[in-house]
Formats: sequence, C-alpha cells, structure tokens
Amino acid sequence: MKLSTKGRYAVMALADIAKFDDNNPVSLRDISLRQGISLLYLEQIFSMLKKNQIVESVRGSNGGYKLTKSPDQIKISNIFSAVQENIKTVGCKKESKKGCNGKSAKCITHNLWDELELHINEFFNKKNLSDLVKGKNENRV
Amino acid sequence: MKLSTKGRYAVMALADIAKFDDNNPVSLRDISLRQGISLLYLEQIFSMLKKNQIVESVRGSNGGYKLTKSPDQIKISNIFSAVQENIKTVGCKKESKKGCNGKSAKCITHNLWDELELHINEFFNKKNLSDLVKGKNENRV
DNA sequence: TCTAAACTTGACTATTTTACTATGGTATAT
DNA sequence: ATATACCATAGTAAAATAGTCAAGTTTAGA
Repeated sequence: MKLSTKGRYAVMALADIAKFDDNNPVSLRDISLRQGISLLYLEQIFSMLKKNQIVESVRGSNGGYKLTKSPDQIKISNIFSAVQENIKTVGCKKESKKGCNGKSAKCITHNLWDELELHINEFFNKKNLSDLVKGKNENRV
Repeated sequence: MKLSTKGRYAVMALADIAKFDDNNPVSLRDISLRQGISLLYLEQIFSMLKKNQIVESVRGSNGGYKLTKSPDQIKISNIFSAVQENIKTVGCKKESKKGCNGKSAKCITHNLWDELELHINEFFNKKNLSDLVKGKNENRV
C-alpha cells in the first residue's frame, strides 16, 4: 500500500506555490528545479489541477500558475481527487467477484476496508495546504 | 493508493479461520473455496504467516492451519507486517533524493506523509481479528 | 503399508501500474 | 519576433502485482 508520486508531487508543487503569499504566478520550471520533479511530468499533473479549478494559469513569459483559492481552503482531498489519487482498499465493490457480490455472502472483511477508507479520507479532509506552509520560508531552498 | 491483495487475502483467510472457535485446523483448500482465492497463492501467503508465528500448521490429511493466539490478540498490523503489506507514503526516507535529503532542505510535505503513516497504522493497531468475526456464522457460505 | 490429502519451497511469468519521456503544438509578455 | 510559458496526446521502460508451475515432504487413515 503506497502513495503514488502523482498525488505526492501534486501536493508538493502546490505547497511550493502556497509558500509565496503574493499573487504572482509561479512557473513550473521553478517548481521543477526546487522540488526535483520532471518538468514534463509536472505539466501533466497541473493540467489535471487546472481542469479541477485548483489552480489557474497565466500564459506567456513570466507566466505560471496561481492557486484559485487561499491555501486554507484547499484540502488535500481536493488535490488528490483532482489528480485521481484515490484510495482503493477493496476490489469487490463494483466487480462481482466470488465470495463478495450482491448476493447472500458478503466478504468477511468488507466492513473493515470500508472503515479504513473512511479513516484515511478523514485525514485528507482535515488537512489543507496552509497546514503545510506554517513556518513559511524557513527551509526554503 | 491501494491495498494489495496479499494483505487483503491474508486478513480474509485468517478471519475465515477465526470464525470457527474450535481448535481444529482449517485446510487451505477450504479457505480457497470459500473465499475464492487461488490455493497456490494462499500457500505462499500462509508460508509467511507461519514464519511470523501468526499461524501454526498441522500436516497430513485432515490437517491445515490454526491460529497461534486467540483472535483478539491478533492485530491487523501483525498480519500486515507478516506478509510485508506495509504503508509507504514517502520515498525520500532512505534514498537521498533531490530536495529531500539529510541536508538543509527537507521536502515541504515530509511531515504530512509521516502523519499519514501514523494515522493509518493507528487504525491497524486498533483492529484485531475478533473485531471481524462478531456475529459469527451469520453470513457463512 | 500404501496412498491420497495436505503442507512446503523456490522459481518462473503474464499482466498491470507507475513514472515518467517524446513530440508537436498554442498563447503571450517583452 | 521570439523566447518562455502552457497544452495535449502518445508511447515506453521499469517495477510491482498477482498469480502459476514444478517438485517435493509429511502423515492420517483405509
């Protein structure tokens, strides 16, 4: 069970932007250099973030990306759902696998995985971007 | 972020055994049929569970596996660590990747992932096998 | 005693997912 | 005008997942 880079990079990049409280757009090139993430990969991720109104873009030179809302209004869960980093604890929800379909027998552990999903999502709903940038600039590269 | 079948199957299989409170060993063949898990795959998983003293085996015909402890003493976290289903939220712990090594710059989101790991592990430490088999036999296949 | 049922072990493999890279654009500040 | 930035789609190498295959050993019971 591991977190993929897509979700992790998305949060890292947005936290990087959030560290500046001014309204200037931040270029992907800068984020790429600071966070050590491939520029082309970042572009992919930001395309999704933009589609989901987490960020807005400013084109042209000196352009880049800005957050659409203030950091305390952007929850980790918002970011994860935008880049389709979702939690999957159980395969027997949609598919009707043997031992766990709509019929009589429900797999013994089904409830456990549902609870786990809730438990994890609760965490992502509680945390927002501003939680990450407390003590701004202290570790800036 | 998803749970692999190895961990899920291990818990399912052990819960299946725990449903019987008697001391008779349960054969992998029976578990395989009831839970719809490949017998050969189960053998692999139980080899690990045995090495970690979660179960003990009884050889010969009418043999099978028994729990070494009572269900309420077997935590989900014990099972997961036995089959090496571990939580990995961050890649920059051991490897010294750019942007997050031992030096000055610590990746902005590092603490978040550590907290997430703690949050998830807390759940696995709280839950044990007996939590799963409450209302025993009601949905038995 | 014999044999089938059960456990044991290690190697192997197909499929899927991840984590990107490559290519070829379009838009715009300077 | 042009360099710098965003935008979009396709491809792909490596790793992880989810098993299978083969070749045993052990032992209860006929």
